[in-house]
Amino acid sequence: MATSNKQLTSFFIEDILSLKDDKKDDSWRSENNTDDSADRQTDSADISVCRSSEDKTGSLTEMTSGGKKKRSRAAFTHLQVLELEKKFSRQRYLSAPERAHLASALRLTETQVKIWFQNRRYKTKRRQLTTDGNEEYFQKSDGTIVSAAAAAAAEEDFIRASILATVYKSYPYRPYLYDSRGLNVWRPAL
DNA sequence: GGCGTCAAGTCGGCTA
DNA sequence: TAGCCGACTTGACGCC
Repeated sequence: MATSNKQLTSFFIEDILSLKDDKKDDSWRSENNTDDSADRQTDSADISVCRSSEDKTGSLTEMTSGGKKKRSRAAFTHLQVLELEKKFSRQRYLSAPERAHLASALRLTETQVKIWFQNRRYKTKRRQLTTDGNEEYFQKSDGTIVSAAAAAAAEEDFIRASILATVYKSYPYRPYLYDSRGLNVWRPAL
């Protein structure tokens, strides 16, 4: 995957991810990162799984004692999610070349990018639907009628992307980490 | 233990 | 027929 003479992309993420010292990066994540992202993250020494197979998505599985395949859940790095979110905030659908480019930039498989976008679209839609109970509609300045839930979802996506973009710009190499596990705060990666 | 989240699996429909 | 999609479901994981 790594190409020595490959042109740098506009994402910069490729450069970031190739930094040797980003091993501290996932200290906020769970220790047993068992997928291919674990391969990218160099501190996976503690990974105790038997990486017996790799499916088409690039995710790794382990074998249980019964010889049964056990699915492992990939945990994307915050930088990967950040770039995916940024892309998603701009466009909800990717063409094949765009997907390939993004996948290589983030060092993910195209399938992982595709699945991420699928899940992200569905997640957004579901969130929208769940807030449709107390549906309110209003007319935008351009005359179009939108639901309050749709507007809220769009606004949330926009805010989220804005925050991520701001953080990304401010801390291109040592971005703050968003601790969604209880603290709900941004904290320095170091 | 229940619950929420999330990546991946499954299934059926659509399109070129 | 392959590839993509939406709409779920499944399984792993963390939090309370």
